[in-house]
Amino acid sequence: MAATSPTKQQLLQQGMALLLKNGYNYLGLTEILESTGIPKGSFYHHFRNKEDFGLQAIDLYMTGVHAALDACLDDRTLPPLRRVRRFFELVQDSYQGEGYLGCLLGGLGQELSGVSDAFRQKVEECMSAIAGRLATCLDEAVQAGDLPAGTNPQAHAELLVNCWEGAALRSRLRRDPNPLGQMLDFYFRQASA
Amino acid sequence: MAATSPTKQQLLQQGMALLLKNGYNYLGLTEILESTGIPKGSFYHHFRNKEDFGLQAIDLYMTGVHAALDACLDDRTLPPLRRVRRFFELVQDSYQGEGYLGCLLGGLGQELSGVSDAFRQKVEECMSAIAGRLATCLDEAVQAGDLPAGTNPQAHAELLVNCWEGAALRSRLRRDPNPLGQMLDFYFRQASA
DNA sequence: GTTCATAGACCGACCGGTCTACTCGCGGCG
DNA sequence: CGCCGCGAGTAGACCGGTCGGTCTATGAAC
Repeated sequence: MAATSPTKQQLLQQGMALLLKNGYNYLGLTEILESTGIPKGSFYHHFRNKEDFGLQAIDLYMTGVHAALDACLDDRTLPPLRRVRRFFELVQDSYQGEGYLGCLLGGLGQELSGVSDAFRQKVEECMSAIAGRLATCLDEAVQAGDLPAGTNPQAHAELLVNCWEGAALRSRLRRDPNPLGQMLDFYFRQASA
Repeated sequence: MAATSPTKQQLLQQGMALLLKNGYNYLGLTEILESTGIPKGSFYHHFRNKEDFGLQAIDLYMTGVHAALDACLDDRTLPPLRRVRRFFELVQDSYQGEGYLGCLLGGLGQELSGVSDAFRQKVEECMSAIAGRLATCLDEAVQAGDLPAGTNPQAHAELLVNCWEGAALRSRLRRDPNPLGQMLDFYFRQASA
């Protein structure tokens, strides 16, 4: 996993961005190659095929997500519920930087889950992992009394992730962040009541 | 609009199902043609090109959605808030019949909104139309006192649609209806409180 | 010299789209 | 009534271009 060659890293970095904008099937290898100036031989030296490449691009995407989770959920200066919200707000900021193209997991999940079990399972695992980490923080929020006593943290975490993906899609369609903010407002107003 | 030829209708019907499963770019004309037994000449007689076909498949999808909206939102035997929920439950049933492949709007919206403005606008308009119809029903719910007095019906309707799309994606990934049901449970429990 | 990586020509398959030929049903008309 | 003309629709061969993927040759590092 560690110490990847710079060529491979560059392919994945660029590929991640192109996959987000163009989707998987629309994106051709030639576009990746031309935009990086890397020849085809190098590509197939580092990746078994296009699918392998796509799956590894998701891995790279997830390292960023986990970094954001680390930054927020471990921040002891904030109450647990605020940490969760802060994570989503951080992600929202990153969406802005990309022109509101939404979430790579949602994009590839929608496009490919009917056609490729590998991608379907991968995306599901990633979303499940995110929800899992949020759930432990929501559990702390229940302990702290910031969420009602009977709350199921795991279920709420899944709910948050799922609704977030929907809001991200709408924000992609409108090229506008409002759906994201309104979804967060609704959940955190209701949850704390 | 009325009295479409049966050939065209068959192409759209089959195309709608194939688009839901395979996505737009993965789906080739040949697959549509072979699965219907209709030759290419007929296809290009009825449609300008593949994009035109896809957009008209969305139109067909929307006639079904509007029919479900008609059936639920005009049902005076139910209180307005229950009508809205019933609509989503009806849609959920139809997802089950297709093997939980989710919503065509969400699928095509995610896949194509970075690449085709025509599809992006089309999907956005469709979602907006659905939310609009739900909003008037939610407004009745406010009037009836089933939603808090200060509630913004339009905002809630958009929220519902967006979160629904997210839950539909997750249900597609998991091939399982739970995300849909849990999302509805959360909204309607919170909203009525 | 061996290994990892770069380099890009090359391949068959398939893509969306065009083109021509043919069939069929119907209205007009002597 | 028979015949014709014509447009709508059917049929599929064919096209250039691009796709993902392979192959061989070369370059750089140790």
